[in-house]
Amino acid sequence: MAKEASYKDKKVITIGIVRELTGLSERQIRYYEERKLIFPERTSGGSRKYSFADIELLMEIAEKIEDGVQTYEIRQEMKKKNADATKLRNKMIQGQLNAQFGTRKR
Amino acid sequence: MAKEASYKDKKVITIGIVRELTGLSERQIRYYEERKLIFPERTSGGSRKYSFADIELLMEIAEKIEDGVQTYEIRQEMKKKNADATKLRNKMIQGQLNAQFGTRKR
DNA sequence: CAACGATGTTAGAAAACCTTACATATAATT
DNA sequence: AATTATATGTAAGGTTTTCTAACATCGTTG
Repeated sequence: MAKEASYKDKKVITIGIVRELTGLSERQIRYYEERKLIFPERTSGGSRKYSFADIELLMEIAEKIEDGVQTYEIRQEMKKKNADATKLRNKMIQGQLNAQFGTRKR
Repeated sequence: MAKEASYKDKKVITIGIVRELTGLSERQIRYYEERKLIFPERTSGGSRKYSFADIELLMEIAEKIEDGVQTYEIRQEMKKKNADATKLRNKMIQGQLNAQFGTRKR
């Protein structure tokens, strides 16, 4: 069930590096977390750890912000996208089950 | 010529995370650098930055060390492997050129 | 104008990292 | 056997990086 965390998804990058890679300020990066757009992990000492995927997401966020989109709206878009992906995934799983065991009506 | 640095090769991971991921001590990680087995980059402030490839290499190194191989020998193996790869690469480039422009004797 | 959104800046503290040096226990060399 | 080299731990002191919290600014929206 749990997917192998690939390089892209492993949270191993500190905020300073993220700053360099994205060109965003640390203030901005932390603020987008506060607005629930990104979810870094933490070291035992409390330092934030990001993945490459987070970095890509941050760059998308930055673009939207530049286009005048507010963090709240971005959050809504993300929620929707997640919900859609979940729905699709469930539908596919259901399809798998039906293929294996046949459809049962009602 | 320069290859696009993929996630695997980008030097973005600090030594503390490398310690966690490899199980090696920072002392060991720095020592293997001193013995020219790994080559982290540095932040402007001087902190080491490693790639996922470095981490995999470190784990291979750790295995060999456990098997009693010395860093010096590991270094020699690496040199040889690099030399071989370079030779092969050059041979392939030569092949490409011959295919395009024909072989010229002497 | 008041409230909110987004970002900068500052301050002080804690965590992470750096180098250098000394200690130790094996292992290799002479 | 004595010496040298390898591999690692640990300590000290210093610098860099990160953290949170607070206050400031400036633009937008109600």
